[in-house]
Amino acid sequence: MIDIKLLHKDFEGVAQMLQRRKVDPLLLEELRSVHQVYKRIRQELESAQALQNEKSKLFGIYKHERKDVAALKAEVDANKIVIADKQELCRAEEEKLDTILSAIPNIPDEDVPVGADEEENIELKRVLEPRSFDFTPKEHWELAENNQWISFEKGVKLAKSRFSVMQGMGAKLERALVNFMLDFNSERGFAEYSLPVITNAECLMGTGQLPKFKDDLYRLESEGLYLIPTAEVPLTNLYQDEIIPLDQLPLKMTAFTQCFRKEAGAAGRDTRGIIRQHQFPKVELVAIASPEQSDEIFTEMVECASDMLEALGLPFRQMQLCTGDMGFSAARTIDLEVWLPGQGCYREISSISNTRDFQARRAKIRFKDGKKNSLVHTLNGSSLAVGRTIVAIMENYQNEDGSITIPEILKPYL
RNA sequence: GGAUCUUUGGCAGAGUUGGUCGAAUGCACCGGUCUUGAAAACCGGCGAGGGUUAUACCUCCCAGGGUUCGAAUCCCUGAGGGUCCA
Repeated sequence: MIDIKLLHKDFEGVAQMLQRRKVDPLLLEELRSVHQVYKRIRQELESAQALQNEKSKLFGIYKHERKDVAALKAEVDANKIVIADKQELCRAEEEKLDTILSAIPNIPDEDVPVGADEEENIELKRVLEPRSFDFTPKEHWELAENNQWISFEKGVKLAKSRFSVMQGMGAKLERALVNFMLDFNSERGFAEYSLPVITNAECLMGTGQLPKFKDDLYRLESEGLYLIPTAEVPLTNLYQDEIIPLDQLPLKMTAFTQCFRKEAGAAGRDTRGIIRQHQFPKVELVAIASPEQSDEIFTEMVECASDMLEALGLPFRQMQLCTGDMGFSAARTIDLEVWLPGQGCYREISSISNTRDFQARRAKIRFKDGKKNSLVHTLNGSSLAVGRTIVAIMENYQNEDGSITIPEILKPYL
Protein backbone atom coordinates (compact mmCIF):
# COMPACT_ATOMS: atom_id res chain seq x y z
CA MET A 1 0.00 0.00 0.00
CA ILE A 2 1.38 3.37 -0.98
CA ASP A 3 1.58 6.31 1.42
CA ILE A 4 -1.50 8.41 0.87
CA LYS A 5 0.03 11.32 2.74
CA LEU A 6 2.82 11.39 0.20
CA LEU A 7 0.21 11.55 -2.53
CA HIS A 8 -1.21 14.71 -0.99
CA LYS A 9 2.20 16.21 -0.38
CA ASP A 10 3.63 15.55 -3.81
CA PHE A 11 0.91 14.51 -6.21
CA GLU A 12 2.88 15.27 -9.38
CA GLY A 13 5.89 13.34 -8.21
CA VAL A 14 3.93 10.26 -7.18
CA ALA A 15 1.85 10.32 -10.35
CA GLN A 16 4.96 10.58 -12.47
CA MET A 17 6.71 7.68 -10.76
CA LEU A 18 3.61 5.51 -10.93
CA GLN A 19 3.08 6.34 -14.56
CA ARG A 20 6.28 4.41 -15.14
CA ARG A 21 4.32 1.44 -13.93
CA LYS A 22 1.33 2.23 -16.12
CA VAL A 23 -0.84 3.56 -13.32
CA ASP A 24 -3.40 5.95 -14.78
CA PRO A 25 -3.04 9.41 -13.19
CA LEU A 26 -6.83 9.64 -13.28
CA LEU A 27 -6.98 6.81 -10.78
CA LEU A 28 -4.67 8.76 -8.50
CA GLU A 29 -6.79 11.83 -8.99
CA GLU A 30 -9.79 9.82 -7.90
CA LEU A 31 -7.89 8.43 -4.94
CA ARG A 32 -6.99 11.90 -3.83
CA SER A 33 -10.53 13.22 -4.05
CA VAL A 34 -12.07 10.16 -2.40
CA HIS A 35 -9.62 10.57 0.43
CA GLN A 36 -10.53 14.20 0.83
CA VAL A 37 -14.21 13.37 0.97
CA TYR A 38 -13.44 10.62 3.44
CA LYS A 39 -11.50 12.97 5.67
CA ARG A 40 -14.22 15.57 5.61
CA ILE A 41 -16.96 13.10 6.53
CA ARG A 42 -14.79 11.63 9.19
CA GLN A 43 -14.26 15.01 10.77
CA GLU A 44 -18.02 15.56 10.83
CA LEU A 45 -18.48 12.14 12.37
CA GLU A 46 -15.88 12.84 15.02
CA SER A 47 -17.36 16.13 16.10
CA ALA A 48 -20.79 14.48 16.38
CA GLN A 49 -19.17 11.79 18.51
CA ALA A 50 -17.49 14.42 20.65
CA LEU A 51 -20.85 16.06 21.22
CA GLN A 52 -22.38 12.71 22.15
CA ASN A 53 -19.63 11.96 24.62
CA GLU A 54 -20.01 15.35 26.21
CA LYS A 55 -23.79 15.13 26.58
CA SER A 56 -23.64 11.60 27.87
CA LYS A 57 -21.37 12.70 30.66
CA LEU A 58 -23.95 15.29 31.63
CA PHE A 59 -26.41 12.47 32.25
CA GLY A 60 -24.42 11.19 35.15
CA ILE A 61 -24.21 14.65 36.63
CA TYR A 62 -27.92 15.43 36.13
CA LYS A 63 -28.93 12.19 37.70
CA HIS A 64 -26.73 12.85 40.65
CA GLU A 65 -28.29 16.29 41.05
CA ARG A 66 -31.77 14.80 40.50
CA LYS A 67 -32.41 17.10 37.55
CA ASP A 68 -34.78 16.26 34.73
CA VAL A 69 -33.07 14.53 31.82
CA ALA A 70 -35.91 14.47 29.28
CA ALA A 71 -34.65 17.42 27.23
CA LEU A 72 -31.13 16.12 27.26
CA LYS A 73 -32.27 12.72 26.14
CA ALA A 74 -34.14 14.18 23.18
CA GLU A 75 -31.04 16.08 22.13
CA VAL A 76 -28.84 13.07 22.43
CA ASP A 77 -31.28 10.82 20.61
CA ALA A 78 -31.34 13.19 17.66
CA ASN A 79 -27.57 13.32 17.54
CA LYS A 80 -27.46 9.57 17.62
CA ILE A 81 -29.15 9.45 14.25
CA VAL A 82 -26.63 11.92 12.85
CA ILE A 83 -23.81 9.71 14.04
CA ALA A 84 -25.30 6.58 12.51
CA ASP A 85 -25.69 8.43 9.20
CA LYS A 86 -22.17 9.73 9.11
CA GLN A 87 -20.86 6.36 10.12
CA GLU A 88 -22.55 4.76 7.18
CA LEU A 89 -21.16 7.39 4.80
CA CYS A 90 -17.74 7.07 6.31
CA ARG A 91 -17.70 3.33 5.88
CA ALA A 92 -18.72 3.63 2.25
CA GLU A 93 -15.94 6.10 1.49
CA GLU A 94 -13.44 3.98 3.33
CA GLU A 95 -14.38 1.02 1.22
CA LYS A 96 -13.89 3.02 -1.96
CA LEU A 97 -10.54 4.19 -0.68
CA ASP A 98 -9.46 0.69 0.10
CA THR A 99 -10.49 -0.65 -3.26
CA ILE A 100 -8.40 1.95 -5.07
CA LEU A 101 -5.45 1.71 -2.72
CA SER A 102 -5.20 -2.03 -3.00
CA ALA A 103 -5.03 -1.79 -6.79
CA ILE A 104 -2.04 0.56 -6.85
CA PRO A 105 1.42 -1.01 -7.09
CA ASN A 106 4.49 0.18 -5.26
CA ILE A 107 6.39 3.27 -6.36
CA PRO A 108 9.56 2.16 -8.12
CA ASP A 109 12.93 3.40 -6.94
CA GLU A 110 14.17 6.45 -8.82
CA ASP A 111 16.94 4.52 -10.58
CA VAL A 112 14.85 1.57 -11.78
CA PRO A 113 15.00 1.47 -15.58
CA VAL A 114 11.73 2.42 -17.23
CA GLY A 115 10.46 -0.21 -19.60
CA ALA A 116 7.41 -2.07 -20.84
CA ASP A 117 8.37 -5.69 -20.26
CA GLU A 118 11.21 -8.14 -19.71
CA GLU A 119 12.79 -7.12 -23.01
CA GLU A 120 13.87 -3.92 -21.33
CA ASN A 121 15.45 -5.44 -18.24
CA ILE A 122 19.09 -4.57 -17.86
CA GLU A 123 21.82 -7.13 -17.55
CA LEU A 124 24.13 -6.23 -14.68
CA LYS A 125 26.66 -9.00 -14.96
CA ARG A 126 27.35 -12.58 -15.94
CA VAL A 127 29.01 -15.08 -13.67
CA LEU A 128 30.68 -18.30 -14.83
CA GLU A 129 31.23 -19.18 -18.44
CA PRO A 130 28.64 -21.59 -19.90
CA ARG A 131 30.35 -24.84 -20.65
CA SER A 132 30.76 -25.83 -24.26
CA PHE A 133 29.34 -29.17 -25.34
CA ASP A 134 30.73 -31.42 -28.02
CA PHE A 135 27.28 -32.96 -28.40
CA THR A 136 23.82 -31.44 -28.51
CA PRO A 137 22.70 -30.85 -24.94
CA LYS A 138 19.29 -32.23 -24.09
CA GLU A 139 16.45 -30.45 -22.37
CA HIS A 140 15.71 -31.34 -18.80
CA TRP A 141 12.49 -33.26 -19.38
CA GLU A 142 14.29 -35.65 -21.66
CA LEU A 143 17.10 -36.12 -19.17
CA ALA A 144 14.60 -36.48 -16.35
CA GLU A 145 12.86 -39.32 -18.12
CA ASN A 146 16.04 -41.06 -19.24
CA ASN A 147 17.37 -41.07 -15.71
CA GLN A 148 13.95 -41.68 -14.17
CA TRP A 149 14.34 -38.70 -11.86
CA ILE A 150 10.92 -37.27 -12.56
CA SER A 151 7.61 -38.77 -13.59
CA PHE A 152 5.31 -36.32 -15.28
CA GLU A 153 2.58 -38.92 -15.87
CA LYS A 154 2.40 -39.89 -12.22
CA GLY A 155 1.96 -36.26 -11.26
CA VAL A 156 -0.96 -35.93 -13.62
CA LYS A 157 -2.38 -39.19 -12.34
CA LEU A 158 -2.29 -37.97 -8.75
CA ALA A 159 -3.49 -34.45 -9.39
CA LYS A 160 -3.53 -32.90 -12.84
CA SER A 161 -1.21 -31.27 -15.34
CA ARG A 162 1.60 -29.13 -13.95
CA PHE A 163 2.12 -31.58 -11.11
CA SER A 164 4.95 -34.07 -11.14
CA VAL A 165 6.59 -36.72 -9.01
CA MET A 166 10.27 -36.70 -8.10
CA GLN A 167 11.71 -40.16 -7.71
CA GLY A 168 14.96 -42.00 -7.05
CA MET A 169 17.99 -39.81 -7.46
CA GLY A 170 15.77 -36.90 -8.45
CA ALA A 171 13.99 -37.02 -5.10
CA LYS A 172 17.28 -37.38 -3.25
CA LEU A 173 18.77 -34.46 -5.11
CA GLU A 174 15.82 -32.30 -4.17
CA ARG A 175 16.29 -33.15 -0.51
CA ALA A 176 20.03 -32.55 -0.75
CA LEU A 177 19.52 -29.16 -2.35
CA VAL A 178 17.08 -28.03 0.31
CA ASN A 179 19.52 -28.92 3.07
CA PHE A 180 22.41 -27.37 1.22
CA MET A 181 20.52 -24.12 0.70
CA LEU A 182 19.30 -23.84 4.28
CA ASP A 183 22.81 -24.45 5.62
CA PHE A 184 24.22 -21.94 3.18
CA ASN A 185 21.73 -19.28 4.29
CA SER A 186 22.15 -20.05 7.98
CA GLU A 187 25.87 -19.45 7.67
CA ARG A 188 25.08 -15.99 6.39
CA GLY A 189 22.95 -15.15 9.38
CA PHE A 190 19.48 -16.03 8.13
CA ALA A 191 17.50 -17.70 10.90
CA GLU A 192 15.79 -20.89 9.84
CA TYR A 193 12.03 -21.43 10.11
CA SER A 194 9.59 -24.20 9.34
CA LEU A 195 6.19 -22.72 8.60
CA PRO A 196 2.53 -23.35 7.85
CA VAL A 197 1.89 -23.49 4.11
CA ILE A 198 -1.69 -22.44 4.76
CA THR A 199 -2.37 -18.89 5.92
CA ASN A 200 -5.34 -16.65 6.44
CA ALA A 201 -6.45 -13.77 4.24
CA GLU A 202 -4.90 -11.10 6.48
CA CYS A 203 -1.45 -12.47 5.77
CA LEU A 204 -2.05 -12.42 2.02
CA MET A 205 -3.33 -8.86 2.30
CA GLY A 206 -0.28 -7.91 4.29
CA THR A 207 2.19 -8.98 1.65
CA GLY A 208 0.04 -7.79 -1.25
CA GLN A 209 -1.14 -11.03 -2.91
CA LEU A 210 -4.70 -10.18 -1.96
CA PRO A 211 -6.99 -8.78 -3.11
CA LYS A 212 -5.55 -8.17 -6.56
CA PHE A 213 -4.09 -11.59 -7.31
CA LYS A 214 -6.66 -13.91 -5.81
CA ASP A 215 -7.03 -15.78 -9.10
CA ASP A 216 -3.55 -17.18 -8.74
CA LEU A 217 -4.13 -18.51 -5.21
CA TYR A 218 -5.48 -21.85 -4.10
CA ARG A 219 -8.20 -21.27 -1.54
CA LEU A 220 -9.50 -23.78 0.97
CA GLU A 221 -13.16 -23.00 0.59
CA SER A 222 -14.45 -24.50 3.83
CA GLU A 223 -11.87 -22.79 6.00
CA GLY A 224 -11.47 -19.50 4.17
CA LEU A 225 -7.72 -20.08 4.18
CA TYR A 226 -5.17 -20.08 1.37
CA LEU A 227 -2.22 -22.16 0.27
CA ILE A 228 0.82 -19.92 0.20
CA PRO A 229 2.31 -18.95 -3.19
CA THR A 230 5.67 -18.32 -1.52
CA ALA A 231 7.22 -18.54 1.96
CA GLU A 232 7.52 -14.77 1.81
CA VAL A 233 3.93 -14.69 3.04
CA PRO A 234 4.28 -16.51 6.36
CA LEU A 235 7.84 -15.27 6.98
CA THR A 236 6.99 -11.59 6.56
CA ASN A 237 3.75 -11.93 8.50
CA LEU A 238 5.52 -13.40 11.49
CA TYR A 239 5.92 -9.76 12.47
CA GLN A 240 2.54 -8.49 11.30
CA ASP A 241 1.14 -5.79 13.62
CA GLU A 242 4.28 -5.68 15.72
CA ILE A 243 6.63 -2.95 16.81
CA ILE A 244 10.20 -4.16 16.75
CA PRO A 245 12.90 -2.45 18.84
CA LEU A 246 15.45 -0.87 16.52
CA ASP A 247 18.34 -2.83 18.01
CA GLN A 248 16.73 -6.09 16.89
CA LEU A 249 16.90 -5.07 13.24
CA PRO A 250 17.68 -6.33 10.72
CA LEU A 251 15.77 -9.60 11.06
CA LYS A 252 17.04 -12.10 8.53
CA MET A 253 15.05 -15.26 7.95
CA THR A 254 15.05 -18.27 5.69
CA ALA A 255 12.62 -21.12 5.19
CA PHE A 256 11.94 -24.03 2.92
CA THR A 257 8.32 -24.56 1.88
CA GLN A 258 6.26 -25.96 -0.89
CA CYS A 259 4.60 -23.16 -2.85
CA PHE A 260 1.27 -23.26 -4.63
CA ARG A 261 0.19 -21.23 -7.60
CA LYS A 262 -2.66 -21.59 -10.04
CA GLU A 263 -0.57 -19.97 -12.78
CA ALA A 264 -3.79 -18.50 -14.06
CA GLY A 265 -2.15 -16.19 -16.55
CA ALA A 266 0.35 -18.70 -17.88
CA ALA A 267 -1.80 -20.98 -20.01
CA GLY A 268 0.33 -22.69 -22.63
CA ARG A 269 3.67 -21.49 -21.27
CA ASP A 270 6.30 -23.97 -20.14
CA THR A 271 3.93 -26.88 -20.40
CA ARG A 272 6.76 -29.41 -20.60
CA GLY A 273 8.99 -30.22 -17.69
CA ILE A 274 8.99 -28.74 -14.22
CA ILE A 275 9.79 -25.10 -14.94
CA ARG A 276 6.25 -24.02 -14.12
CA GLN A 277 4.37 -26.19 -11.66
CA HIS A 278 1.29 -25.68 -9.49
CA GLN A 279 3.25 -26.99 -6.53
CA PHE A 280 6.95 -26.37 -6.22
CA PRO A 281 9.62 -26.43 -3.54
CA LYS A 282 11.47 -23.22 -2.79
CA VAL A 283 13.89 -21.88 -0.20
CA GLU A 284 13.13 -18.29 0.59
CA LEU A 285 14.96 -15.36 2.16
CA VAL A 286 13.12 -12.58 3.96
CA ALA A 287 14.53 -9.59 5.78
CA ILE A 288 12.95 -6.90 7.89
CA ALA A 289 15.16 -3.86 8.10
CA SER A 290 15.19 -0.20 9.01
CA PRO A 291 15.10 2.18 6.02
CA GLU A 292 18.80 2.91 6.60
CA GLN A 293 19.70 -0.76 6.47
CA SER A 294 17.55 -1.87 3.60
CA ASP A 295 19.86 -1.15 0.64
CA GLU A 296 22.71 -2.94 2.29
CA ILE A 297 20.55 -5.95 3.14
CA PHE A 298 19.24 -6.04 -0.41
CA THR A 299 22.78 -6.34 -1.72
CA GLU A 300 23.50 -9.00 0.86
CA MET A 301 20.53 -11.04 -0.32
CA VAL A 302 21.46 -10.75 -3.98
CA GLU A 303 24.95 -11.88 -3.10
CA CYS A 304 23.66 -14.76 -1.02
CA ALA A 305 21.62 -16.17 -3.89
CA SER A 306 24.32 -15.41 -6.46
CA ASP A 307 27.07 -17.04 -4.44
CA MET A 308 24.89 -20.09 -4.05
CA LEU A 309 24.58 -20.48 -7.81
CA GLU A 310 28.28 -20.00 -8.15
CA ALA A 311 28.93 -22.61 -5.48
CA LEU A 312 26.78 -25.01 -7.46
CA GLY A 313 28.80 -24.21 -10.56
CA LEU A 314 25.81 -22.90 -12.48
CA PRO A 315 26.40 -20.03 -14.92
CA PHE A 316 23.98 -17.16 -14.47
CA ARG A 317 23.39 -13.50 -15.04
CA GLN A 318 21.94 -10.76 -12.87
CA MET A 319 19.11 -8.77 -14.34
CA GLN A 320 17.81 -5.48 -13.03
CA LEU A 321 14.10 -5.57 -13.74
CA CYS A 322 12.55 -2.62 -15.49
CA THR A 323 9.39 -0.96 -14.20
CA GLY A 324 7.18 -3.01 -16.50
CA ASP A 325 8.46 -6.38 -15.30
CA MET A 326 8.47 -5.84 -11.55
CA GLY A 327 6.02 -7.44 -9.18
CA PHE A 328 3.21 -5.48 -7.58
CA SER A 329 4.86 -4.89 -4.19
CA ALA A 330 8.43 -4.31 -5.35
CA ALA A 331 10.26 -1.00 -5.48
CA ARG A 332 13.27 -2.66 -7.04
CA THR A 333 14.01 -6.21 -8.12
CA ILE A 334 17.00 -8.14 -9.32
CA ASP A 335 16.41 -11.48 -10.98
CA LEU A 336 19.01 -14.18 -11.26
CA GLU A 337 18.75 -16.12 -14.48
CA VAL A 338 20.51 -19.44 -14.76
CA TRP A 339 21.93 -20.73 -18.01
CA LEU A 340 20.07 -23.73 -19.43
CA PRO A 341 22.13 -25.29 -22.22
CA GLY A 342 19.28 -27.58 -23.27
CA GLN A 343 16.98 -24.64 -23.83
CA GLY A 344 19.89 -22.46 -24.90
CA CYS A 345 18.78 -19.51 -22.82
CA TYR A 346 18.86 -17.92 -19.39
CA ARG A 347 15.83 -18.60 -17.18
CA GLU A 348 14.77 -16.99 -13.93
CA ILE A 349 15.81 -19.01 -10.90
CA SER A 350 15.69 -16.33 -8.23
CA SER A 351 14.10 -12.96 -7.71
CA ILE A 352 15.12 -10.55 -4.96
CA SER A 353 12.97 -7.53 -4.16
CA ASN A 354 12.98 -4.59 -1.83
CA THR A 355 9.40 -3.56 -1.14
CA ARG A 356 10.50 -0.61 1.02
CA ASP A 357 7.55 0.19 3.33
CA PHE A 358 4.86 -0.98 0.91
CA GLN A 359 4.14 -4.28 2.64
CA ALA A 360 4.96 -2.93 6.07
CA ARG A 361 2.19 -0.34 5.79
CA ARG A 362 -0.51 -2.94 5.19
CA ALA A 363 0.99 -5.51 7.51
CA LYS A 364 1.59 -2.85 10.19
CA ILE A 365 5.20 -3.84 10.82
CA ARG A 366 6.95 -0.99 12.59
CA PHE A 367 10.08 -0.34 14.57
CA LYS A 368 10.63 1.87 17.55
CA ASP A 369 13.24 4.50 17.02
CA GLY A 370 13.54 6.39 20.28
CA LYS A 371 10.06 7.74 20.88
CA LYS A 372 8.43 7.38 17.52
CA ASN A 373 7.31 4.37 15.56
CA SER A 374 8.09 4.08 11.87
CA LEU A 375 7.46 1.52 9.19
CA VAL A 376 10.16 -1.02 8.50
CA HIS A 377 11.36 -2.07 5.08
CA THR A 378 10.65 -5.63 4.03
CA LEU A 379 12.71 -7.56 1.53
CA ASN A 380 12.27 -10.96 0.03
CA GLY A 381 14.10 -13.18 -2.35
CA SER A 382 14.17 -16.72 -3.48
CA SER A 383 17.31 -18.35 -2.43
CA LEU A 384 16.68 -20.40 -5.53
CA ALA A 385 13.61 -22.25 -6.65
CA VAL A 386 14.57 -25.85 -5.94
CA GLY A 387 12.87 -27.38 -8.96
CA ARG A 388 14.54 -25.00 -11.35
CA THR A 389 17.87 -25.65 -9.67
CA ILE A 390 17.41 -29.34 -10.42
CA VAL A 391 16.60 -28.43 -14.01
CA ALA A 392 19.77 -26.35 -14.20
CA ILE A 393 21.90 -29.11 -12.71
CA MET A 394 20.48 -31.65 -15.11
CA GLU A 395 21.12 -29.53 -18.16
CA ASN A 396 24.51 -28.13 -17.15
CA TYR A 397 25.94 -31.35 -15.73
CA GLN A 398 24.69 -33.73 -18.40
CA ASN A 399 27.03 -36.11 -20.15
CA GLU A 400 26.92 -37.37 -23.72
CA ASP A 401 25.43 -40.71 -22.68
CA GLY A 402 22.53 -38.87 -20.98
CA SER A 403 23.80 -39.41 -17.45
CA ILE A 404 24.19 -36.54 -15.02
CA THR A 405 27.18 -35.71 -12.86
CA ILE A 406 26.36 -34.61 -9.33
CA PRO A 407 28.01 -31.27 -8.39
CA GLU A 408 30.86 -31.84 -5.95
CA ILE A 409 29.44 -29.50 -3.34
CA LEU A 410 26.23 -31.54 -3.01
CA LYS A 411 27.95 -34.88 -2.48
CA PRO A 412 28.10 -34.50 1.33
CA TYR A 413 24.33 -34.10 1.27
CA LEU A 414 23.63 -37.26 -0.70
C1' G B 1 -17.74 -33.47 19.68
C1' G B 2 -20.14 -31.76 24.92
C1' A B 3 -19.61 -28.71 29.62
C1' U B 4 -17.23 -24.79 31.99
C1' C B 5 -13.83 -20.88 32.76
C1' U B 6 -10.89 -17.29 30.35
C1' U B 7 -8.95 -13.28 26.49
C1' U B 8 -7.01 -5.97 29.29
C1' G B 9 -0.84 -1.71 27.40
C1' G B 10 6.24 -5.14 25.92
C1' C B 11 5.20 -8.68 30.11
C1' A B 12 2.60 -9.54 34.72
C1' G B 13 -1.90 -7.90 36.60
C1' A B 14 -6.26 -4.52 38.88
C1' G B 15 -10.83 -3.03 36.99
C1' U B 16 -16.93 -7.17 35.65
C1' U B 17 -23.37 -3.84 41.31
C1' G B 18 -22.49 0.08 33.39
C1' G B 19 -20.80 6.91 33.82
C1' U B 20 -14.87 11.49 35.36
C1' C B 21 -11.21 4.22 32.74
C1' G B 22 -7.37 4.37 27.39
C1' A B 23 -7.42 2.05 31.93
C1' A B 24 -4.44 1.27 39.02
C1' U B 25 -0.03 -1.30 40.38
C1' G B 26 4.59 -4.01 39.60
C1' C B 27 8.44 -5.38 36.16
C1' A B 28 10.85 -4.00 31.71
C1' C B 29 12.26 0.32 28.95
C1' C B 30 13.90 5.68 28.22
C1' G B 31 15.68 10.51 30.49
C1' G B 32 17.70 12.84 34.94
C1' U B 33 20.01 13.27 40.14
C1' C B 34 23.80 10.71 42.89
C1' U B 35 28.76 7.99 41.51
C1' U B 36 35.60 7.94 39.02
C1' G B 37 32.24 4.35 36.40
C1' A B 38 28.38 0.82 37.31
C1' A B 39 24.66 -1.09 40.68
C1' A B 40 21.19 0.47 44.38
C1' A B 41 18.12 4.62 45.75
C1' C B 42 15.27 8.81 44.30
C1' C B 43 12.68 12.12 40.49
C1' G B 44 10.33 12.24 35.68
C1' G B 45 8.51 9.88 31.16
C1' C B 46 6.47 5.58 29.00
C1' G B 47 0.14 1.55 24.61
C1' A B 48 -1.50 2.02 19.27
C1' G B 49 -3.87 4.51 15.08
C1' G B 50 -6.17 8.98 13.09
C1' G B 51 -6.28 14.31 13.48
C1' U B 52 -3.69 19.23 14.52
C1' U B 53 1.94 23.72 13.26
C1' A B 54 0.93 22.23 18.31
C1' U B 55 -3.27 21.51 21.32
C1' A B 56 -8.28 20.03 21.28
C1' C B 57 -10.76 15.97 19.62
C1' C B 58 -11.97 10.81 17.66
C1' U B 59 -11.18 5.42 17.58
C1' C B 60 -9.18 0.92 19.82
C1' C B 61 -9.48 -3.23 26.51
C1' C B 62 -9.47 -10.87 21.09
C1' A B 63 -13.05 -10.11 16.43
C1' G B 64 -18.07 -8.94 14.81
C1' G B 65 -23.01 -7.62 16.16
C1' G B 66 -26.70 -5.98 20.07
C1' U B 67 -28.89 -3.43 24.67
C1' U B 68 -28.23 1.73 26.69
C1' C B 69 -28.17 8.72 26.75
C1' G B 70 -23.51 6.09 28.10
C1' A B 71 -19.96 -0.59 27.98
C1' A B 72 -13.35 -2.96 29.25
C1' U B 73 -17.74 -3.80 32.32
C1' C B 74 -24.49 -6.54 30.33
C1' C B 75 -26.43 -9.94 25.96
C1' C B 76 -25.54 -12.86 21.23
C1' U B 77 -22.12 -14.99 17.52
C1' G B 78 -17.20 -16.31 16.16
C1' A B 79 -11.83 -17.08 17.08
C1' G B 80 -7.67 -18.25 20.50
C1' G B 81 -6.22 -20.34 25.37
C1' G B 82 -7.15 -23.36 30.12
C1' U B 83 -9.84 -27.27 32.78
C1' C B 84 -13.27 -31.28 32.98
C1' C B 85 -16.36 -35.05 30.35
C1' A B 86 -16.79 -38.14 26.20
